[in-house]
Amino acid sequence: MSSTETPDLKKHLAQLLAEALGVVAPEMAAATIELERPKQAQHGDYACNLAMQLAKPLRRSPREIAQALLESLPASRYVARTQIAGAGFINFFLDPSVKRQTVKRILREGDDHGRSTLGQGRKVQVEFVSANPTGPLHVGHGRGAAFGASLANVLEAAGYAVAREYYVNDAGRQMDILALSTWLRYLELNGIDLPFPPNAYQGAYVRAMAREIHEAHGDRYVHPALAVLHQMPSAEAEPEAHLDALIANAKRLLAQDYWYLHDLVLTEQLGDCRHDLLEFGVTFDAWFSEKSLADNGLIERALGLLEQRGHLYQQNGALWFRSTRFGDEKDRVVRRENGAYTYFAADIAYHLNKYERGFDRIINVWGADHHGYVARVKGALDALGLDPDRLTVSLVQFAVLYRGGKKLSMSTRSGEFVTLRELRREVGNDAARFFYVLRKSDQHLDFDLDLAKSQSTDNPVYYIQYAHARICSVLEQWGGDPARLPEADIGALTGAHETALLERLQEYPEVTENAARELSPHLVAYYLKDLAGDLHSYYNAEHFLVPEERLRLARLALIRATQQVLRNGLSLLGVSCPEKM
RNA sequence: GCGCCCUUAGCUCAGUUGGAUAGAGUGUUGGUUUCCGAAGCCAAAGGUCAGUGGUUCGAAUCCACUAGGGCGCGCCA
Repeated sequence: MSSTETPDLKKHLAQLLAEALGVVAPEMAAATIELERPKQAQHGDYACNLAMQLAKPLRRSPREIAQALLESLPASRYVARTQIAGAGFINFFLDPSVKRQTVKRILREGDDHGRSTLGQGRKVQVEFVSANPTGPLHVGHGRGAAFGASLANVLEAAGYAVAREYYVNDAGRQMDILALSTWLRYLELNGIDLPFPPNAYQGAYVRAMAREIHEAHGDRYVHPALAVLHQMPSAEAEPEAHLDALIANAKRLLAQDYWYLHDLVLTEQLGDCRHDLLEFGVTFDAWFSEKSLADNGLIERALGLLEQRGHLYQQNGALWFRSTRFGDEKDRVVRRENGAYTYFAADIAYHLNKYERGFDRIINVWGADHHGYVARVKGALDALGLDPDRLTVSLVQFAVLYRGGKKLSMSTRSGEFVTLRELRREVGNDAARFFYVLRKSDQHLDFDLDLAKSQSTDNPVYYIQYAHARICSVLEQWGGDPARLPEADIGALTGAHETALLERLQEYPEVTENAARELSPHLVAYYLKDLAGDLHSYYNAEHFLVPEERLRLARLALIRATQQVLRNGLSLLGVSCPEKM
């Protein structure tokens, strides 16, 4: 092992303990040895609770066992000293040189620092956003986008082969409603006097699409009001039936032209959505069409498999999946009385397809309102003979916007929603990306617009970016060649702030691994806040550009390493790191 | 009514596999700049981890119940 190379210290210490255990209590060799980082510095760099775990089976006191273990512990050049503390903890204090090696390691690994082999190249698919292309993305979708994108980055850094996918709901009633809404606005532009249903899409973007069609095609798609309203259920008494009748009339009157309009509004909205996400730094490897499932016979095939296995039955003219057999609350319809497949049927086919594409792991990022749906999808996988545990559904709670301390209310249909684009324009992409992942995904998010756009100490994004910019500024004033820094003699870094910063830097690979393991990118965000705090404290306590060259280079190497970790972490979250602010 | 999620400092929230004296930001109060970016730093104050019981060497963390909040429960998507 070369002098600049430090082993995985957790594994190293666990190995030492395992050897000691073999001497002290060979019969307990199977015990799992856990090492943790104590919260307090006085408890050392790593602590082990092995002695307390063994107390009961060995019928000896924990401290006595700890003493025996330490007496049999092999010597290691990485361990400065050990102690027994509290109820029987074994605390390890590392040799200071170990911590200093992290600087060299970070500088050597550069942008790759923090990557791990946890995933071992396994294929994982992350499906996220998947919003209906029936209008602009709103701030709720934004959270799914920011979370999913950061999660995918974190998994990739942890050594998974990640595929990012967007499921496009391009079939079904919502698309029909959008096509109808656009057509009705188009008819208005042509002077046809019709009431616009309150449960159709109200947004200005619908009028905009109607205007485009009007300009391009004049009155080509005009039909008289009487024909459009032919045999209409009351809009007041039966609003949904009214809408469905309008759709049926549109399809009948427009014939092939209906599908032209349908595809036009779909393409328009999907393109808008894709562009919006691209500007937000969120990209996908695949856009999977729901419609393609039906077109390629995948739904029939999936249902055929369920049928073969005896999990389907007919009742009241509909086809049912016996999901209660697989832990669901009730059986679910997969093909309606009118012969149409349900959304659920498409989703069974979609998930079968995901499994057949060979992903070792599948992660769905869904809005929390879909949580009732998890059991039936897993049930369907089970019924198909697939392992439901390969699928993880990550539920993302809603985001509520606050401006001036006041909650903003939103509703998609009425058109009173704040779009993701508006949010990005107001607070900027960086603040939006960061604020979205600053909460655990299963927590409600209060998104404070005033805070997100404030360029002040209150704003954690600026706090972190400021730390990065400060480092850039110092390095620029130094004016030396950064390539020299990995060779710096960092033995001079012995101050309290330096030790704290070194320990923080050492944590980073564990943070990214944890974030991947727990599917929790917010851990990275919190880590970066802490790291930036350590840097600011150090900055205010010490001067970096000191006359003595050895100390100066050591300190510059340390902040250069800090800069690198800030950059790597922010990059996982899709946040930029400006050199000047 | 049933199911899932949540409840931690005045406010917004972290808290890893159960681990030692429960942390951060904000707000409040006080201090800090002849010196690399004060968008910063230092300090003080602030807690029945919703409640009760259990599991054990040890519980904010696991289990049960209670209270409060959110979401879901359609031949919608």
